[in-house]
Amino acid sequence: MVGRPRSEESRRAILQAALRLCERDGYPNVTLKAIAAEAGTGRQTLYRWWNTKADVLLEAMTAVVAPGLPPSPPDLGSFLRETFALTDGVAGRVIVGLMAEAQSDPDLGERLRTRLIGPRRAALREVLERDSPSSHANLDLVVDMIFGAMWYRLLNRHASVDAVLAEEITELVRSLT
Amino acid sequence: MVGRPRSEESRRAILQAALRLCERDGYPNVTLKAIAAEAGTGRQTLYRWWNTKADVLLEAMTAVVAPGLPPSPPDLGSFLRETFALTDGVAGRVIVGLMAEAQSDPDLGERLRTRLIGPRRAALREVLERDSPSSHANLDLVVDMIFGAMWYRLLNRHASVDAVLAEEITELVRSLT
DNA sequence: CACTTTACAGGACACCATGTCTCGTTTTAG
DNA sequence: CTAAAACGAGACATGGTGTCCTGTAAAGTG
Repeated sequence: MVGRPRSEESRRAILQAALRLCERDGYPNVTLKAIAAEAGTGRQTLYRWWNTKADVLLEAMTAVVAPGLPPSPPDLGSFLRETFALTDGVAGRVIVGLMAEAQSDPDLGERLRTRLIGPRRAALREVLERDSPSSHANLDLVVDMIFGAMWYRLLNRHASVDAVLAEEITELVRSLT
Repeated sequence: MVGRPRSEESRRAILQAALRLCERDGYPNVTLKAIAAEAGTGRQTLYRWWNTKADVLLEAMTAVVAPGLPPSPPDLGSFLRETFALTDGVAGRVIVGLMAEAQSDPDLGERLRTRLIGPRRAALREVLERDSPSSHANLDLVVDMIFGAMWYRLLNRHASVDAVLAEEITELVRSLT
């Protein structure tokens, strides 16, 4: 291996600049040009390590969201409250933007599923299994309906995703067992 | 009122061309240029009556989806089967594209809610009220979870939206009452 | 029948983000 | 010292957007 090594400083500057711009202008209005300018790097440096702005934000989000998964799952209410709290602020705007962009970029959709959505689904399933082991309900369907309600509200914006929703869902799921 | 009247022929040609291109190239790859070319109209004619391609497709979809609402709601299973069947083919691709684009266009989101999503929500709520009148469950929450699961699957593409899903949801909702 | 008004098809135009390329410079390993 | 790879900076072609202009067509009004 020869040659100049990748600049860790530029990498961090780019990821932070991307998040900062998403917070200020909203995900859809962020451009790769602006990210490079904000981070003080050349545009080629961006294109060398990432392909699209979605790539950059996906990596930035993984760093933000990934540690949010505790090893031993708490009860359903706590899990939902914590997950829903993540959708508040920049993280929510970014992940909604990523999901929207994934509709025109199948590769991004694939990475979104494996890196962000899939792990959360698995975690919720674990919580449900532990919380109601005797239930004969279709767990995958329950997962779809819980996270479905969350995504539906995030995208359609007809209601908020907050602790109230977490509580209502928890009550409804209890009545299933 | 003077002057040449709006050409109904051009209007229909544009809406049909838009749907045809969505079917052939997918919603995200359709451009206003291509719609005008496919319809054989000038681009100014497009911009005179619509602002964006989302506007065109929203009008085209309204014509397709709106008559799908029967006056007297059937049972939950039938309603879900019919609704889910609509998401198959072009209509599904278009409405998913519209929802994705609405994330970067609040005005489009507003029209999407009032013209497509809202009426469907109201219809499902009616079906649920008639189907399980004695239930004390939070009906709006149940609506969110049912259509949430549908949208979640349409957008995240981890499972299909079909008659099987309709059946599973119907069974689960029955166990709530 | 003129005359006015508006829509029409077609095309030219500036604008902006994208993605590729080039330049000269900097930092590593051998 | 030399080769290799990354760096900041910026030029460039491409393609979609939205506006503007041209000449023509279709309606009403006097």
